[in-house]
Amino acid sequence: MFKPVLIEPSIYCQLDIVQFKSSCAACSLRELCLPVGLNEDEVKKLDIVSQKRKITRGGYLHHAGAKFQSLYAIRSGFLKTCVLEQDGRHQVTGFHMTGELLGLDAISTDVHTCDAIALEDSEVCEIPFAKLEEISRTIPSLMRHFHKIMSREIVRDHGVMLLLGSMKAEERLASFLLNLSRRFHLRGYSEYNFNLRMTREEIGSYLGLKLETVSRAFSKFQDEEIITVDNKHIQIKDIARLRMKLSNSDVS
Amino acid sequence: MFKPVLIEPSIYCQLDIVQFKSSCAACSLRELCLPVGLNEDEVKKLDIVSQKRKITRGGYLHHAGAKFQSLYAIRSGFLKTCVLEQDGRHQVTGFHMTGELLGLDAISTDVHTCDAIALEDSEVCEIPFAKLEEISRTIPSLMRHFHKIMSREIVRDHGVMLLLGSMKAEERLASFLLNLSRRFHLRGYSEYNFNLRMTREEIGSYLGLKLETVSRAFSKFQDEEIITVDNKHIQIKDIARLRMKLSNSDVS
DNA sequence: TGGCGATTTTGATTTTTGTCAACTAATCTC
DNA sequence: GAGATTAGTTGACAAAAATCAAAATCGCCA
Repeated sequence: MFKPVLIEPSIYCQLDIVQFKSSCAACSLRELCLPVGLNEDEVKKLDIVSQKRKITRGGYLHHAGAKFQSLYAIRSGFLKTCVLEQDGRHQVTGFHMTGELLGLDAISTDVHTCDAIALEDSEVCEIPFAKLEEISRTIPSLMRHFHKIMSREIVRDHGVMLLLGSMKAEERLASFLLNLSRRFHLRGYSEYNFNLRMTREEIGSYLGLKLETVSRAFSKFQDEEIITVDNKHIQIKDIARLRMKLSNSDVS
Repeated sequence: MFKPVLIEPSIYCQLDIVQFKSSCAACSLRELCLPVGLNEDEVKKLDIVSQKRKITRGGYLHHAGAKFQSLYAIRSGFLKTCVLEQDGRHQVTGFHMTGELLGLDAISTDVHTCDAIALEDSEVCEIPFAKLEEISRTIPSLMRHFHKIMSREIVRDHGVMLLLGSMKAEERLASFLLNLSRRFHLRGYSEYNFNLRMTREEIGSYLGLKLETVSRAFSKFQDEEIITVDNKHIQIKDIARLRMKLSNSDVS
């Protein structure tokens, strides 16, 4: 049912998970939040402070403005994060899946700066941040690992800024689909067939486009026989040409 | 000449500098990179590992792709960071001034992911990252402080994503000018009169606009008597209306 | 299972921004 | 300091995306 799969740490999006265990009985950091290179004792230290939490579809993992206590490692499911401005402006800042770490933005001011909402029933490990900092003092590799995760989020955000600042609608959608494809593949799912968990509006919000523009771009790709779209189900028929959508446009 | 000024730590962009010292003889972390709440001994530990470095206008602090060794705390001057894609796409990801910390993106892969280029003659403190991690293990407040700085960069990036994803050209420029104004003010300079260090093209790159669009937006603001533009010199004549440019537009 | 609200698609039109071009102003170099 | 180069402004036009509108489809829940 759930196939174990080896994951390249270097390109894995958040926590460097080396291997998913097939036994899913208990929520332990060993299974899901296991940073590379910790020994049994070290894992136990982390394990003991973390707590499992379930969020049903549509539910909030945390609200913007809420007091920050914990980071959340996604054990299963799919979530979005949204920033909100006082003027009603809002935007999806990310879609997050198994193995990724949420809440990093809140460290800055001890207040969450975004909503985190489950797009399907999800499960997370709640990691009290104060404890994590404390433990990481005694485990240099854990501290190093945590710094890399934060840095990776910064790099990811710069990539999104590049997308929003310099790509056309079709390029943005191509980039989005390729990113999802890669991330599903890393988790042992098909890179060519997957179901979107979010609406066209949410995709649009993330990509800085209106939902109609997203819909039209999907239709265009389908007409060009690059993908098949059946509502939320996507099949990538020609990943090479999807990649070309990105590189093709000559940018000054 | 150089007026000391009290800075609110909570809104200060990068390092929580409490006070600029008026003596600028030596580059020490005590003066410029002093995190809040460290005692003399603690500051010394950091001080000893940092090194001063000057970059002349147009020079590189680091190149994308270069091996990561150190973070850089800006002591004086003004720099930009640019991400580059293999397809030639590139974008300014930030403008950085005194007290801010550069290089956080490179922790992730031990390679710099962006160019950092001086827009005026600048001086930085080079802080070897391995040393910083080592020292921060023994000084919890330093570690905590460093985590807040990284987190703040993530929050800043989310703000830019919101700007790029949901604002019109004039709103973007208004947001940009208000941001610069606030940051100059925090450093003891006028919030209403300042010189831009970057070209229209660089502003456009950062805001996801073409230089002509930036130029037109400047002219529009000037016509509306919100600002005065004299090439690189900006005077904000009506900051309230500049703020309205942001909040005015009703967003769904 | 049937109906209703939410989501998606598609078309027509408008708005916004980009592109190209010409000109002016500033800055750099020798 | 003169000429060359770079930067900035403005206009006319084209392209991209947003907006408005209508119809089709999906999925939730009673």
